[in-house]
Parts: sequence; structure tokens; C-alpha cells
Amino acid sequence: MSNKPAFPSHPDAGRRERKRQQQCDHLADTAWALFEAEGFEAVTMERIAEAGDVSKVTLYRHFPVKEALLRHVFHRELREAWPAIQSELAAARPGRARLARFLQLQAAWCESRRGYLLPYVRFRMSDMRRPEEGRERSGMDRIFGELIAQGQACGDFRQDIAAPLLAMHLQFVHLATLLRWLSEEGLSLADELASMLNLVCDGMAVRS
Amino acid sequence: MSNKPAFPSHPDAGRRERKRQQQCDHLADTAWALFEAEGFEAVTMERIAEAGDVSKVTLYRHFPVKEALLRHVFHRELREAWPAIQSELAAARPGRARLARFLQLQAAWCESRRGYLLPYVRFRMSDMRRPEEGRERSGMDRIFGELIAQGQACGDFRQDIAAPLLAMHLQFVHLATLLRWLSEEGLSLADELASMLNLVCDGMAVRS
DNA sequence: CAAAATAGTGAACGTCGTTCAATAATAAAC
DNA sequence: GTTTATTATTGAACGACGTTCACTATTTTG
Repeated sequence: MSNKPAFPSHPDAGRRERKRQQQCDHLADTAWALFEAEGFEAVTMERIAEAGDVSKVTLYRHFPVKEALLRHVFHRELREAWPAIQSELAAARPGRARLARFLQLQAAWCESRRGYLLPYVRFRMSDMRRPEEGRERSGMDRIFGELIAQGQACGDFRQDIAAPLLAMHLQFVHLATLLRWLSEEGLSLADELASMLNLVCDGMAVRS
Repeated sequence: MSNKPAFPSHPDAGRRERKRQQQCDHLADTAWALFEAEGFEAVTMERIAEAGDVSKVTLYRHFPVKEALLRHVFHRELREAWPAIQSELAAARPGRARLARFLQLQAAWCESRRGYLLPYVRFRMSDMRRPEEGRERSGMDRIFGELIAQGQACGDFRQDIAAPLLAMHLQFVHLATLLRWLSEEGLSLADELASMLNLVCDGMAVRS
């Protein structure tokens, strides 16, 4: 693992940036409370702005769409849980085993947030096509990329394809699995993710 | 291949259904002309309704979102091109080789429609989570499913996972590849799709 | 301190997608 | 053939979305 933190809390560059972060946190908290109280779909941007005592324009400046508020909350959750996750991962062998362990943790989190997952996944998919612009990377792709790079280093994964490409590949299949789990009742997400990893690693062809 | 056609033109169940299809075709043609003239983004649903001499409500009844008009046009294109595609495919060995050939044909078509592909792919991704409801299947998943089933039958592909699941898997990776090709300049789609198929078949792990 | 950059405001606007009551055309039933 | 039930279509209006604009307040920079 690299020595710089995977999730820098805040660059801390002046009061302006600090206030900005406070605003974002405040608005995300307000929105989250409304979501929990009335459901994600039922809450409008205008109500969030009103409840946060802020103009609609201001809200839109920070969060261009409602789903971005979800991303803010989830990203913060991930940042706070990251140390615990990391020590969990350290217990597993690098490469395929560690990736499998991470997907287990993922599954647990997803079940706890199931109600919000459908709009969130759809948002992340629409947002997925902008690798070059300064879009806020989700954390997920960074983690996948890092875990895959570890797997390449220890000989688990092929090295003729760059880690970021493999990570993108994995991320799409991951989203596909989430969607399937969300639309079909009675599926164990942990099982589905394990079988997904199996398929991604070993491939669709019969082993020669 | 089955003896019933993969793309039934129209079930022909009464005058009502026939008129419905005429309306849909008419509206899709009108919309397509506007798209070509002014660009997809610039055309609004109200303008399409107006140009098609139909109320906005009627337009929305047939096509709930603008992208659905694209789907109608593309689906019709595919239906008309299907016989030619099928004889092309018959020339390749079933299984992996035939799938590769199909992706080559796909690549050629995608390049001819590149300008519309980004909104279309995003739409198809959002739409992808409804396998059970009576949503109009894209043709793509049917084709992928059939080609994969052939591959399973001839021993190219593993049989411990059902063909429709493998098809969904393949389709998501396919969309990921399209997105990458759309956002990065100077990529050969045919090459990217070939390498994608390679990865999906052989897997991410090093071959034992 | 002055100038430039950034955050915020309220009002208004165009588009989206939906709702409603009402009418016409088609299909099914008697 | 007449009645009955679906289904397609319409215009008008509505709430929500997301943007624009001109203006004020705050922070940063030189």
C-alpha cells in the first residue's frame, strides 16, 4: 500500500475551502435526514434547500443532482470506515483472496443501504464515462485498482492489461451484479459477488 | 439456431396493433429527421410531437423518454440487417469465433452511429435493471444469449453458469468498452472489443 | 487597502414528465 | 347490430427540475 492516505480528509487550504466543506456536510446531513424520514424519491431539491436554509441555486452549486448528495454521504462513510476495512484486508493474502474479502465487506454495507442503492448505482453508471475530467473519483475504482495491482504484483493476476483497465472491467461487472441483486428477490449478495469474482478471474471459457 | 425468427416483424394482432406500430414508426422517423438536422440534444420532446402532428401526451405514451425513440430506430435497423448478419455469422465456427465475428460487425455499426451512442448507451444502462417486467428486450441480449448458448453447446464456454447470466455479464462489459471508446480519442473499437472478449473468456487470473 | 475571485440570494424562465376530464375509435359481448 | 369495455388521443394545467441573471457579501491576493 502507498504511504499517502487513500482518502485525504480535507486539503485544508484556507477558510473558504473549510466553509465549503461545512456547507456540503451540512446540506448532505439535511438531505439524509429528509431521505430517511420521507424516502429518497419523495424529497425534492427545493425542500432540501429550504430545510438547509439555503437558496436553491446554492444547493445546486454544490450538488448538481440529488444523487450527488447520496455520493457525498456514502463517500464520507467509506472514508470513516476505511481504517477498519484496511486492517480487515491486511489479514487476507494479497491478490484474489483479499479482493474476495473486500467484496464480502462491500456486500454487508450494501445490504445496510439497500433502499438507496438503485438510484445510486444508476447515478454512478451515468457518471462513469468521465475518466479524464476532474470528476471526483468514487473511492471504489481507486480501491479496486489498488487491490488488482497488488494481485498483479503477487502473481495472481495477468499483467498484460493495465490495472486501471482491469479495475474498470471489474467495476462494471460489480455494478451489474448489484443491479441483479436489487431486482431479483431472495439472492444473497455475498454469494453473487463471490460467484462474480470467480467468473471475472477464471473467465467464461472452459479451462484448457 | 431456432426455427422461429429472432426478430418477429409484427405479431399482426388486429388493426389496433397495426396502427400502433405505424404511429411508432412515424414518430421515430420524424424524431430521427430532427436529430439528424439539429442534433440529438437540441431537439425537445415537444418539438418532436409538434413535427409529428401529435399531442405531447400521445408521444409520451409511446416513448416515455427521448432515448426510447433512438432505441426504436436502432432496433428496426438491426431487425432489417439481421438476415445479412446471420449469414455472416454462419461462416464462422460456433462459439468464441462466432462471438468475435459478431463483435466485429457490431464495431462497424457503432462507428456509423457514433454521435448517438453516448446517450443511447447511458439509456440502455439505466434501463438494464428490469429483466422481469415486460420491457422490450434489446435484441442485443437475445443475440449474446444465443451465441453464448451455442458456445456452451460446442464446448467453448463453461456450463456451470446459465447462458442468460453470462450474456448479462458480457453485455455490461460490452457497454463498458463502448463508453471507454467514446470518451477516449484514437481507439479502434474493433481492437478494444476483441481484447475485451479475450479478457472475458480467459479471465483476469493468470492461466494455471 | 484595492482588486479579483468566490459564495450566496431571489426571481423568473424553459423544459420535463405527469395528471385530469373528456372525446373518438376499435374490440369484444350479447 | 347494438351495446359494452378497452384503448388512443387531446388540451390544459401542474409540480419539479435545472438554469440564467443581476446583485450583494465575503474571502483571497498583490
